[in-house]
Amino acid sequence: MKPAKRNERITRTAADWEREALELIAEQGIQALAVEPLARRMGITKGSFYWHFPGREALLEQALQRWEEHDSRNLNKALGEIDDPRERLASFFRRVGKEKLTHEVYSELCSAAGHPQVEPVLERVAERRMTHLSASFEELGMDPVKARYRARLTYSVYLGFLQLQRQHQTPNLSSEEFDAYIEHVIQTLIPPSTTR
Amino acid sequence: MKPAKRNERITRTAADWEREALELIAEQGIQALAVEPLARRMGITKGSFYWHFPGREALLEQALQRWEEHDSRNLNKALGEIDDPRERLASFFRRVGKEKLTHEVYSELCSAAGHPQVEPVLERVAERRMTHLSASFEELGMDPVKARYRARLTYSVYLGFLQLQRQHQTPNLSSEEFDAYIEHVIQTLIPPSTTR
DNA sequence: CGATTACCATACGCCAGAGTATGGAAAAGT
DNA sequence: ACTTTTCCATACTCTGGCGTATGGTAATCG
Repeated sequence: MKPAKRNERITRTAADWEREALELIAEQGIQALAVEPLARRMGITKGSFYWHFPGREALLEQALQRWEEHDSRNLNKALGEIDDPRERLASFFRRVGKEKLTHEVYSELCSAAGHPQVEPVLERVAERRMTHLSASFEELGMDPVKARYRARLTYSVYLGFLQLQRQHQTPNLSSEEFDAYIEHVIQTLIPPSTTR
Repeated sequence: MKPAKRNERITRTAADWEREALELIAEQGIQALAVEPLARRMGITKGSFYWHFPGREALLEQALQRWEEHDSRNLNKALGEIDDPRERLASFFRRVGKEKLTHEVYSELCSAAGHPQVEPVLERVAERRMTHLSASFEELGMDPVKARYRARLTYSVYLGFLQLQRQHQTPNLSSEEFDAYIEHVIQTLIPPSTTR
């Protein structure tokens, strides 16, 4: 009986490092992503790290790529699941509470705009999401230009919400006041059935 | 003729350090605010700095306080100048292009939410501004609760705009497309004369 | 005019994290 | 069984910024 798979190794893979890196980013931001602290946190030494990665930059690069792909899949899934564009837009806001880690990472990445490795990721992600929003608004009968504006506006609201959240100036995510606020946002940004 | 004022000293004051600190923050963010680099930038050594300040923390504290006071005055001035609440709200967005340095500092501070010294400043500033917005919406006939929600929403848009700006995903501030977008934002967020 | 004060330069010690070098142990190949 | 790989620990060096200590110089005071 030869175990084709390697026996239970208590050994870390590059992917492990990337995942832990993302968790650390979610918790403490990107400037806290340092090799030695991360290693300590994993109960290991940096000797391991430099075997898997050439350096800190590479880790960040890989972690960001991993995150972006994950986020991209999430978006497409959400796109396919809901047919009614109005409902799809509404879900855009309601989902903020879900996908905790992904949103936290994104929030921290936003704080690091200007970082050369983060910048392009942020641009692509925002572009994808806004295109998604824009398409939904068009489905609701808006002309393309207006839909594009409204998408940018809507996405700004989302970004601003993340910011207020970081400042602890947002009502508790599972309170009724939060729900009331979300309702207000939806009614303000999403046009009623009569497209006028 | 004894010059009552001290002769032209080429000497720096604490205020000079604070101003330079704010400029550096505006350009490179708060994590770039380090004593030695700042001194180099001022063509001087840190020997001077530690004469005026006990340490880096104190400089940041003073600089933040200076900025907050300046911002507070700005707000009240804008509040007093315009009578029509609708026009006042509209100016809120149009002013983003003006007061360059102040906005850039704020933008960077937002990136540093979570920093113990920055956090309380951000909270106070946001609170002040949102109260301001809320009052304007009430003047337009909204009930207090709705006005408060709309104020938060409006402020989120502002914050999101700053974020998109940092990501270079906003149309050029002095282009016609920018004006068109601002117009869209205003029309979406500011209710028409009939308050319904 | 000598002494004091205000302001700054120079030269230190300290610490944290990046990256390197090397050795060691367990697993896998042969 | 013995050699190679794989993975990690340990022990360096190096860099950059913080804070301190001390001394110097020009202005101002008495």
